[in-house]
Amino acid sequence: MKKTTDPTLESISQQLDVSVSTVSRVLNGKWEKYRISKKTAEKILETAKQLNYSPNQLARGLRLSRTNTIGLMIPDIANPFFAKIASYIEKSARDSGYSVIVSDSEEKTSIEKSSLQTLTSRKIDGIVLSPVGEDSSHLIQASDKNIPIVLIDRYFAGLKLPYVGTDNFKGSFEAVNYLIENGHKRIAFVQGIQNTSVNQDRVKGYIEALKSHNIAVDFDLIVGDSFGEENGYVETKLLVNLDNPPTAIFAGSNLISLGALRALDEENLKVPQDISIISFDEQPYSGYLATPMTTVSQPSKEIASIT
Amino acid sequence: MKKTTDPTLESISQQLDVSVSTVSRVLNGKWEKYRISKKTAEKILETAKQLNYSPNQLARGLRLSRTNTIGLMIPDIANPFFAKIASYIEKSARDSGYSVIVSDSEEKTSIEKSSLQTLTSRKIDGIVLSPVGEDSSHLIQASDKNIPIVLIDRYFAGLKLPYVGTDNFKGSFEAVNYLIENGHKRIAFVQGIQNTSVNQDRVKGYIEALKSHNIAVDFDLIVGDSFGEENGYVETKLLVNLDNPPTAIFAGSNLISLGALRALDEENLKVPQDISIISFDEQPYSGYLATPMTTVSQPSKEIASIT
DNA sequence: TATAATTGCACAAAGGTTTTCGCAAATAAT
DNA sequence: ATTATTTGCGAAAACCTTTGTGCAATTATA
Repeated sequence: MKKTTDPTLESISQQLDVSVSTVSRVLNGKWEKYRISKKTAEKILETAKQLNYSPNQLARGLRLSRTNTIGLMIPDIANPFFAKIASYIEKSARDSGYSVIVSDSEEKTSIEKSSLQTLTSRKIDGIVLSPVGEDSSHLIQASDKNIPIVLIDRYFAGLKLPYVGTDNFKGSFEAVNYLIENGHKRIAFVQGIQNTSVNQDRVKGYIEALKSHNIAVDFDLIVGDSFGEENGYVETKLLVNLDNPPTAIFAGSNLISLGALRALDEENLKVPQDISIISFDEQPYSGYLATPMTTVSQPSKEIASIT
Repeated sequence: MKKTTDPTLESISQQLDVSVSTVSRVLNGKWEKYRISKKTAEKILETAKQLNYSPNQLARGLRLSRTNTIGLMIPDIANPFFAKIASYIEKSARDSGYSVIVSDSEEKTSIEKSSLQTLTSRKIDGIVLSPVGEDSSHLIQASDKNIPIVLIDRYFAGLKLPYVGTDNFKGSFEAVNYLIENGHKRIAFVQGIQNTSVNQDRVKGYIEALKSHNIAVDFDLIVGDSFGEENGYVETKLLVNLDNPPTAIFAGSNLISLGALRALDEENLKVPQDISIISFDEQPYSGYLATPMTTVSQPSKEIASIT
């Protein structure tokens, strides 16, 4: 086993008989500012390259109180929508010299809280998160500690934190409008997690669209409580078996729509002959789905480019 | 703006008039070993909780040369297969008190190399990666520095690093076997990136299956060079327009198969009436696809639980 | 009562950086 | 030949932890 201790400023300084400070300054490109001679500078640069030196980021972060690291907290990495967002964020972070610590909150506030703790104790420079619940006390606390937080996809009504996401109200409004203009009057909305801003805005858009066409809102047609596939499946099953079933279904997310499709298939209902369906979120593989489906797409690329 | 400097061992020690070392020992549960009195210990624990103390992980890591952080390098976070893997890895890491720094290598060795640099300079405790190219020198170098590396999904023939993944040879062999037993003789293989172990093993499995049935291998039917959708599309287009087109297509990945489906649809070829298709990788939404498709699924959950 | 053992904690070093301040030597000005 | 400038760099503190060692005060033993 090779006794490979990786090189430090000191090893370089000893090898060249200069001081650690000098090495540091040269390696940080500040040799002009501190009047290090070109000769010394070159010596240092050379042996640094030769030893393959790379600064210990822990020590650096400790001294600088800046780690070039951001935290990314999302409710579900495996969800294509968030995976795509993660991908964009990681890339733009990397391009700016930042690393990304990801944390999946699994839609649980408890995990979100504890992960926030670990992130702050790791002295990250900022956080990008899509919050899960209705409790935002921990976010306020972190924000008070001067940790920049930017909300993504979901936000809190009362909280003045920078937010980036789609206009869910508008998207929803237009989707439902579309259905109405195609003759639908009984439109169900299978919603996601109820206490998320995303969902609330979508519900509002749904209701507003109905109202603007003077269609009475039937609250029995607003169902569901999760962005997952299972929710779409279960609620659709229930909906189509109502005495007075809807003629169209508005799915509150891509996964919900997939569940809905599965249910419709089982019930032998054809889209769009027997029932219509429209979905929020861009459908990752919409082109390949058995059922043609209109979607409200979210510009995840733009959402993610906040650097 | 509140002057909120977050609490350190020293702030606690000053507030209670004890030494920093004592505070540290108590907070690390070593007060018995160092004979700190129960009374002092309780005082310390209490004010620590009250101040919401949480240790600076940079300083801790520096002192301990252990960061409770692992690096995860994958070729494409947005790819459902890797997203799922990332999700599992993050979860099991979190459950064991580890954080995960992710890095998307975009199938480029150059990015893989530089990201490896940043990871090691951040003093991560280990790396999980799915290598992209054929160059493994940087991995050897890192391994020599005593950084544990575990390969996932892809590996290097000559490298003795722990590896976890599916038996691609076997999966491929069985898939092709299945097609042959269903009467196919001209079977095309749309492969992924050629210099990945994954792909090479799958090609071998394909060839071996043909040979075992005494079917001559037509190398014109082994096409493609990427795991992406576009590759599946383009190559399928070319394949079906051959003078002597294949009767079945074996897609080397989930995305490839999607591309193939798109091409077949455009060409007005029905599956399975006009042509058969089978695919590697579990299809994220296979249940919802227009075209029923057999797949060779990979146990990504098991693959990921290596902690 | 004098010595031995135990209890309870404090000092200081180490880990690798960055940066303020300052000092010696070389060169320029008078 | 002094004094003033400039050049080139070094010492040391600070960032916050963890831990080996040591030392005083208390209690036990003889």
